[in-house]
Amino acid sequence: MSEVVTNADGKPLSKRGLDTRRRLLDAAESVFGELGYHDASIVKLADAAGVAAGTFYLYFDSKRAIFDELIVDLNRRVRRSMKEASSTGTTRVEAELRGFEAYLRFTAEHPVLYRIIRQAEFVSPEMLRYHYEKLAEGYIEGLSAAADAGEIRPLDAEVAVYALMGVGEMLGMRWILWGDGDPIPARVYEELERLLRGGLEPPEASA
Amino acid sequence: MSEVVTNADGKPLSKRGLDTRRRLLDAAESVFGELGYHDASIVKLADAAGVAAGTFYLYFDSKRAIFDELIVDLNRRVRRSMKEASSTGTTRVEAELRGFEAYLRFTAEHPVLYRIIRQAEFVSPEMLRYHYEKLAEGYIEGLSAAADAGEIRPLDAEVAVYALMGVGEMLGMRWILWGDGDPIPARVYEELERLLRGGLEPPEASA
Amino acid sequence: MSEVVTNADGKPLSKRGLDTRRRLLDAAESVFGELGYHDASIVKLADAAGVAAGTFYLYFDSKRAIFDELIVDLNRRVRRSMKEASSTGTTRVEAELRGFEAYLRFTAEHPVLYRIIRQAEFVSPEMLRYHYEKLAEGYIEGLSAAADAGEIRPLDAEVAVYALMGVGEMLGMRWILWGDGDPIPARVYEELERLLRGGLEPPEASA
Amino acid sequence: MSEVVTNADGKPLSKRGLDTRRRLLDAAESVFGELGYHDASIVKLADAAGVAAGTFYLYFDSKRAIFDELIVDLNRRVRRSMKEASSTGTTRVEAELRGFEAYLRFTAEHPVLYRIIRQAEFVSPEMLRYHYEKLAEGYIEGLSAAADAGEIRPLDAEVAVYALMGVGEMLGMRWILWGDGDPIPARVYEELERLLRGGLEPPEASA
DNA sequence: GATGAATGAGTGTTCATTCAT
DNA sequence: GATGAATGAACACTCATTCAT
Repeated sequence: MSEVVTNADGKPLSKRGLDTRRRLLDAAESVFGELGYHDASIVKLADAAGVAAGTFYLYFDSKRAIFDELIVDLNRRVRRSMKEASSTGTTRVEAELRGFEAYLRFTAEHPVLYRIIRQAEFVSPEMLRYHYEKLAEGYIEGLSAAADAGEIRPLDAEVAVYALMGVGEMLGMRWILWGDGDPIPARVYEELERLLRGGLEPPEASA
Repeated sequence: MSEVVTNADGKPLSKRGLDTRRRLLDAAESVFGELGYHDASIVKLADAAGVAAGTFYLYFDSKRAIFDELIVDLNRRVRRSMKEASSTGTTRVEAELRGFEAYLRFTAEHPVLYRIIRQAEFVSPEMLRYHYEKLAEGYIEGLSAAADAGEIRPLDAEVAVYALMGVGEMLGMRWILWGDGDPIPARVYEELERLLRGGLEPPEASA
Repeated sequence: MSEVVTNADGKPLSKRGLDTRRRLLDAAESVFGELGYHDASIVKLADAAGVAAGTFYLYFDSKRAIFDELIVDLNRRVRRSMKEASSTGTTRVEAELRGFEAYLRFTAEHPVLYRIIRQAEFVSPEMLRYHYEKLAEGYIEGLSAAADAGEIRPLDAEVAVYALMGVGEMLGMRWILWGDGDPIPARVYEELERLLRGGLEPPEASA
Repeated sequence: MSEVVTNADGKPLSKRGLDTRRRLLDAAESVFGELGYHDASIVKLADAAGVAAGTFYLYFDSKRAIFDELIVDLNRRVRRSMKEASSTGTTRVEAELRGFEAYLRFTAEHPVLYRIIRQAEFVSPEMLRYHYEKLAEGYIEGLSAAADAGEIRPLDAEVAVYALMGVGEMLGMRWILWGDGDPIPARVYEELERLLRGGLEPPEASA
């Protein structure tokens, strides 16, 4: 189950090395998040991780490599968050809503995810795609299952999922990134719930 | 009505100058769109416009300045497209749907809008905000009016609008940018319509 | 007696042209004086003279050319000032002292002379030399005559003159350029007079 | 006593770094001296020091910074020379004359000092002032002490010192910079001594 | 493993000069 | 005579990456 983490040469890492690598990734999260990919220099990354510039290259092949790795890392973490939240839902629809909330919460706590993923467009387009496809995967399964069970209306799950992710992104940008640290106002969640329920509920819900 | 277009010193432009300026903006659209802000050098921009590097600075103060200008320009054009499309709708809801389609069409034809706007996050955050707020403005008015007229359910128009814009963005990314030039499949429009109608239709629609 | 002033092609100038040329030289005095040679662009010179950049080249061959011309111009003017002041002295020694004062006064009113001449070291070394040699000429004559007449002690006039010019330069720098616009304090003139009288008076002055 | 020498980030230097830094300063002396500030590019400086362009910025923040540093360096060295020479004088007046000669000798060997300091007017005016004020300091003390001891006449030491520095500058320019490498002719020293002795000697010298 | 000095290609920007109008 | 748009070479400075210690 557990992946073996290697250094830039493909050799497995010692405990100390693992720690340094983790520190570099954490530094990358904060430095990329604050400055963006282009203004984040290797020296700044290394400084933030408390190592010398040369050390960086013992763990990552290039600036681009740590960027990609960071996306994988954040992607894994956001999906884990969503899965955990999802599992507390009592119905499939509840589960989806919980997952959606978890996504918003995660990005509220890790705005870097928003900020960084946008840059991937030119820095690392495959990773941009990786991120959204990976996110979509779980979602699509969930929505399809819910539809099959008649808990929501029949739908084209892929389209619906990308639409939902778009909603999450934009609300996150508007009320988290532009929100000066304020929590998301209740009216946002309320309107969001109306939109989703209306958009997804099964036709005979009224019956 | 007509704004006076000026050079980098604020002086009004001659016809020749106007032309050069327009060529630079067009070049910026294609070069920024293809390479992104950071890999687009002034020389590449100037080359694409068929002028020398120095000429660039007769029309724009900086690389950043033409980026901002390009966003204003694209933003103006997408809104004009949407307004024109909107005006062909017979009901308010139709008008909104037409506007939405126009947005997708515009970005299909000017993928640079997607690609560039994402970079604004770090290059020019005010312009990122400017773009979405300006887009949202018209939308919010339209949705509010439709709600007041009872054509759609009562809603928090701002939240709904950002949600809709998010949907547009993400579908655009998924089926236009990642679509290798294929047109958006019909199923996308169909699912989209179901989502929107379900999410927005008035409560007595069933009555 | 009167020189014919020509444009950059060597053709004599019309009245209008003469005026433009003069305005450019005056602009050069103030712009070079304020910004120095390197930060003074042709456009700034032309702007200050109220003409277009291209017009500059109708009157001067190059930036360097107007710099040289400006030195000739200032040099002529400072020497005229000194000569006029000199002629009011009743003895040869008085005449020299008056000339010296006129020099300080001129540079107080035209600090550009100081500021510009220093730049000539690399911009136009011949003109640096021209300026000081031309200044020295008159001085040397005066001092030699005074020495021959026994009004001052016998001396190597050239050495003495360069020493005197150095004194003038440095006092000018210290009390005019660094003086925030205050007039030169009396103690400076007093000490200066003691130095000069002591340094130059004839040995048997006491006899 | 010993200052810690730091790189551009303020960190102390290793031995290797110290050496590189020194080589850059030496290169600056010769390149600035030969070409002047404006024609001396960073690449030329770095080439002359035998390092790559980027290396320059490990040691100095900017072109301006190394210019300032060079002035501090030369200023320190010329003052050290003068102090050593001064200490060989048997009387205070002798000491001053020796110091003066040392100054001329130093600039004969380091014409860059003359040439560079002139550029400071626009490149780094504070450093221009720093240089002359620092030079003046020691001089003023020496002259004041000599006057107090009755070895020279009472005087306004500051005025006298700036006058003397001016003499040194101008004679240096005339007979060193314009002298094609010839040593300063004896007549210059002779006349100089007459001027100084006459200008400074105490009133009762005749008694 | 870790360091940090060194590299050198790359980029935004300026500006003296030219020339078509 | 005058204009000012266009040119393109030049330059200060940055930074991902390498490698000797």
